[in-house]
Amino acid sequence: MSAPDPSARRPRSDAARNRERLLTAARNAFTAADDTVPLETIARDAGVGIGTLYRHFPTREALVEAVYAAELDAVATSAPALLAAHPPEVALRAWLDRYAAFVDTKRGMITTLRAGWQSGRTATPATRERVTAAIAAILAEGARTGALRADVDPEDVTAMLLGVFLSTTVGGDPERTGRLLDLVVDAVRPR
Amino acid sequence: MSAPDPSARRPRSDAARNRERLLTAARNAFTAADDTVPLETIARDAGVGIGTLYRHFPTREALVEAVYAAELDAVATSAPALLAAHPPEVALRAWLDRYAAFVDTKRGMITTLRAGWQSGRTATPATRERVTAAIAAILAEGARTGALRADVDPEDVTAMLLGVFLSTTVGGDPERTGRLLDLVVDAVRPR
DNA sequence: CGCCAAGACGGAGGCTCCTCCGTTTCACCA
DNA sequence: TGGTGAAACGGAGGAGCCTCCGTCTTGGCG
Repeated sequence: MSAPDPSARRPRSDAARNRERLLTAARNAFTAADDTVPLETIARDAGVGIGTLYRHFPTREALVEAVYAAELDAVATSAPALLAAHPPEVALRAWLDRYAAFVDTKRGMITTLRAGWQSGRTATPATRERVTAAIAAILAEGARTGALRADVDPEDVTAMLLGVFLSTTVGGDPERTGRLLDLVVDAVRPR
Repeated sequence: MSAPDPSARRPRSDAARNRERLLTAARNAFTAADDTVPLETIARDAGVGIGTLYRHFPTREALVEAVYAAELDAVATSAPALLAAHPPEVALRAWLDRYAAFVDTKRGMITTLRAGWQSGRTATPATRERVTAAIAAILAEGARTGALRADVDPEDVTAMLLGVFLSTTVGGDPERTGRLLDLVVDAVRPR
């Protein structure tokens, strides 16, 4: 899964340092203001050139994703615990709520991620794979117990979630988000 | 619905003419190439200044929407005919396919429309309202006959569709689109 | 027919994005 | 320890977006 490639060259120390600086500066910038801060500002705050920023993070989305990777990872890996504590269909809904809550606290992030997907320029990044893996785990358990359909592709669920969050986080209607997540669960329950 | 405001001033002739020119130029540009053509190019082709383009169509999405309004309207208004010919749940699926087919032929457009709908920045409501109205009609008939759930907000379905198209038109996987539309139908059928 | 105000025109300018490439630095090896 | 080339650095520059405002056109009225 995260097996380190032994043949990979260790990154140069200055590269690693600058990468950290950029992440820190970006985190501050995104926290303080919107995520619309000019990238050049972030680069300057980090004490590097704009070219360096772009080499480390080819797109704005890549930077945003890296900034929130740790947090999002925590959400994704919470699935097993939920599965252990609840039946699959309940765990699914709980996990969706948890995911929604995370997304809700990162509105700025969503604005940017949206832009990335629209242009389709960055094909499904690492983050999305983590999310899909979490969903896959829940679906598999649900299929085993018969609580969830066995014929649903986890990627398809991820795609639906994308739409749910993209449609709702802007208007900011929590009720609608809840209803849509209910619909998603309904769609993956056997009939 | 489309009641013309009688107090509205008739637009100046040059304004009307330029608006038409812009639409024509935009249609040509979008047909020939992607919808990423610079707006300045469209303005030049239309023989007007960039300022004029922006006055008529404040955002790129507004322009794209105007270009395809007629076609999309035809899709939206096809719902009653489908309802007359099929039971509601079949009509819904058929209409979704029709909608998907339209979207598929306008990939360039979708890239931009997504941006507009999602960002909610312009709230370009006209098109979306038409779509929602079509869905509402189908849902209402389905609720009457009991073939579809009565407790689903048409807006919610629109939101899900948005996600479906958003996630699939980029990758370009027709199979997935079909599966997702199936899921949407499943979600709105009574259990 | 000539005047005039409402409103349309258009393009320069400020801003950000992202690329490109000459220069500089690091890490490994002899 | 010194040499070397792979890799990183940085910022100038080209391109598109959108705004702003001075100029020009239109069409109604006297």
